[in-house]
Parts: sequence; C-alpha cells; structure tokens
Amino acid sequence: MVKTDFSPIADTTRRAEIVALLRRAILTGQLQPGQKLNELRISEQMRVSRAPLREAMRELVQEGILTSIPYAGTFVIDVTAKDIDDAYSLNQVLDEFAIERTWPQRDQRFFDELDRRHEAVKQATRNLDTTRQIETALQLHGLIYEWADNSVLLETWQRLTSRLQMYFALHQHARNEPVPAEDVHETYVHLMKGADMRAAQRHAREHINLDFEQLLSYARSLEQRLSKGA
Amino acid sequence: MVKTDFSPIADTTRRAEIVALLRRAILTGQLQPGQKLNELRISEQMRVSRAPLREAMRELVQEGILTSIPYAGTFVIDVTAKDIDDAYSLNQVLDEFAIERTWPQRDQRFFDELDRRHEAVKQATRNLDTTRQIETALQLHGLIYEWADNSVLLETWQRLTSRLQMYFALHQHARNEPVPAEDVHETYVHLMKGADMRAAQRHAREHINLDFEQLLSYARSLEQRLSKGA
DNA sequence: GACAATCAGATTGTCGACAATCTAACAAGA
DNA sequence: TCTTGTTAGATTGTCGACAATCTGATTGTC
Repeated sequence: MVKTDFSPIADTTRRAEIVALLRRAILTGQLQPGQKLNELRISEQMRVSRAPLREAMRELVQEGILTSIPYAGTFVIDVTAKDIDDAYSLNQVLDEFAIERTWPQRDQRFFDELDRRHEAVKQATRNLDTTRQIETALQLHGLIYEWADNSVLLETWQRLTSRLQMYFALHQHARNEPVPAEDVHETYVHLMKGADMRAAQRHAREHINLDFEQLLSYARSLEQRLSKGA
Repeated sequence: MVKTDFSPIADTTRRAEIVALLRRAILTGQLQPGQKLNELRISEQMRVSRAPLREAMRELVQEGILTSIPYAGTFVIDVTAKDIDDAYSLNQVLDEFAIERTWPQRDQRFFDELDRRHEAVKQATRNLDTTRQIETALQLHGLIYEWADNSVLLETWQRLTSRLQMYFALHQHARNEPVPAEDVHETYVHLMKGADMRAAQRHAREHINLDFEQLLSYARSLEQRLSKGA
C-alpha cells in the first residue's frame, strides 16, 4: 500500500483568492480601520463580479476583521484600546494552555520548526521589512498552537491572530520606523527547548506583555486625539 | 435632552434570516452532521434565490458549523470524539478565565439574570423540551461570558457554544429520552452567588465534566460502530 | 471481466441586470 | 432659522441565467 501525505490542493475559486487578497490588504494596513469597502469599485479593480466578492466579504465579517451594516456597507473593524486589551488578556490565557498541551509533544521536528521560524523573523528584521516581521513573529508564536493538537484552540488562536496582526501593523505604520533590531525572541525559543515549562509560560506572558503595552499606549493616545477632535 | 437607549433594529435582509434559519436547523439536529446542503433545493424551499443563501452559508462556514469543498458542496460539520474533547478542554480554560473576570463585577442585576436563566432551564426541563433545555442551559452558562466584559472572549465562547449545542443535540436525539429531571445547575448558581471564587471555578470544571463525559463516550461508541461498518 | 475513455446529468461558481434602501442636497413651510 | 418633505444619485441586496466542474453511468477495448 502506498502511503504518501499529500496536502490539499489549492482552492481554485475566485472567492478564495479574493478572501486572501482582502485579508492581506487589511492585515497589512492597506485598508485602514473604519474604512468602507465599496463593492462595485473593488469588483471592477479585481475584474470580478460582485457575487464572489460579496461572499468573500461575508467570510471576513465572520472572521472578525470586517463588519457589515445592512444597506449601509461593509467596513474594516475599528480598533479600540479595549479591543487590544481584551485580545491581550485572552491571549495570555490561551498561551499558557497551548504551552501546557504542546510541552509533552515536543520532539526534534518541533525544535527544527522552532528554529526555522525564528530564523525567518531574524531575516525579516535584518531586511527592515516590518510587515513581514510582524507576520513571521506571529508565525513563530503560533507554533505552540499548531503543536498543541487541539483544532478548536488553533482556530481560536488564528482568529485572534488576525486582529493582533492588524493592531501591530497599525502600530508600525504609525511609528513608521524599523522595529527593535535586537532579537526579543531569543529567550522564548531557548525556554521552549528547555525543561522548565512554568518558566516558559511565565516568559511568554511577560514577553508578550511588552509588545502589548506599547500597542495599548499607542491606541490610547490615538483615541484621546480623536475624542478631542470630535 | 432626551436620553433613551434604543437597541439596534433587527436585520431586515433575507441573508440574516436565512442564517438564523439554517443555524437553528443545524443546532437542533434537523440537519445532521455530514449532511450535504443542496443550494437549489433549499433556495426553492425558502423561496429565495441562491445569492443570499450562499452568502449565508459562507457565514456559517466561518462560524465553524458548516464546511465547504469547492465544486463539491457545503456540508454540516462532522462531529468526532476528538472535536468534543478539544472543545471541552478549551472550555474549561475559558470558564476559569470568565469566572475570574466576572467575579468582581457581580451585582444585583447579575444575580437576577442568573435566577432568570436558571428558571428558564427548569421550565424547559419540566416541559420535557430537550432542545430548549440545551439552549437554556447554555444560555445560563453563557452569562459569565457576557459579564466578563471582554468582547473577544464572548465571541470565542459563542463560537464554541454553537458546536457544543450541536454535540448535545446529537446526543439527546440519539438517546431520544428526556434528560435528568433533577437540577444539576442548582449548585452552580448557588456558588456563583457566593464568596468563594475558587470553589465556583472548581465546580464549573467538574460539573461540565459530567456532561462531557457522557457526550464523549457516546461519540466514541458512534465512531466504533462506524468503523466496523466501513 | 477489468479497465480506461466518454458523455449526460446534476450541482456549484460566476455574471450582469434589476429592485430595495440609504444618503445628502434641496425645497417648502412654520 | 429650524424643521420637515421630496427627490436624485449612489450603493447594497436579490434575482435568474450561464459557465465551470464534478459524479456516476455507459460504452468500448483488451
């Protein structure tokens, strides 16, 4: 009996491609929070009819990065400081859980993949490609979720990730400067290879903490400016 | 200045109604796991064109209770024992977190709502309406998520709930008999009103445990039977 | 009989056009 | 001036028809 592992073939529907395009545009900040998506304009730009575009948008609405108001339009979600705080605190809990589940399953393949993703982050950092840096950092972090062998947890994390990526992109765009060149993930990778699970959990919590604190203060300052303007 | 709180008006699109209809059909077990949804047939039954139906289905795919294979069809998700186990373990973690967040926010309104929902469960139980009993039990349980004041957490819970409801419905249908008349939620409500948070967390974990264990064993027996038949 | 090629039917994916609804500008009246 | 009614334009929601794809039965060949 032949026993090969084939991955599912690529989705060949326009809808799937549109979803990917739109998601990327949103997560990289090309489409800004609050912005309205004009169906006719976008469908013409993509050379696609509105049907698959609309279906794609429904998916992204459920994915939580778009929001739709009947007969008014579909918009990129707004990012409030509270949203960030909510996502952050939930992320802490999920991280702890993911590490706990992943811990006994770690093997050589896990360590290799950990290194591979870590390398990707370092490369993006060297290239000063902030968008890619965010992407790779989240992928590195996501490894524990893929390894935890819990589909519902993974799904939940991926939903969270979408938003996190959006938040971080927003932040980077605003700062408009390369991110810390020093590698903050070194310790994390080291700990994930080690023997002390509690230490890894603690570090994950504190390490992420830093990033979030920056985000939060930025979001708060944005909101203050907005409320003054209104 | 007049200061009244109006809730958002109801969605008036066919799409939204279709989503509600389909979701209900799936969660109550009218549409069984694995079953294919024929677009033409359903659209004719609902007297609706395929466009809004398809959009509705895309939403439910993202909601996690449908799954779509391009050019093949859209199906109600299959329920495996592993899925149940995954959902269960994640639910434990989320419960603990939700109780922790809700705890300091409890007030009279919270207690009243707790009683109200508890009463709804008891009534459904008296009426031997198993479908409604599942619904109300989940609503009672969901109160801590609504009060935790964390939109991302609430959203996550609601996604989980959909599946849980599906699983429970499946179970009930199979047993085809009224559920335990004795009220298992009495202790839970009592603890949530009390002063010992840890005790409440512990109970939530153990209480849910029971329900899930039943579900799990049922799902496992189902799968065994299936694998024998195949 | 086993196997591959072909074809018809059914189903999903996509399109272009029309209907329903909203928004904003303007006009009319108090 | 402020409010209310009207209307035109733009945008979203829905429809029916066509194109692309899959499935399973049929045929033909070895």
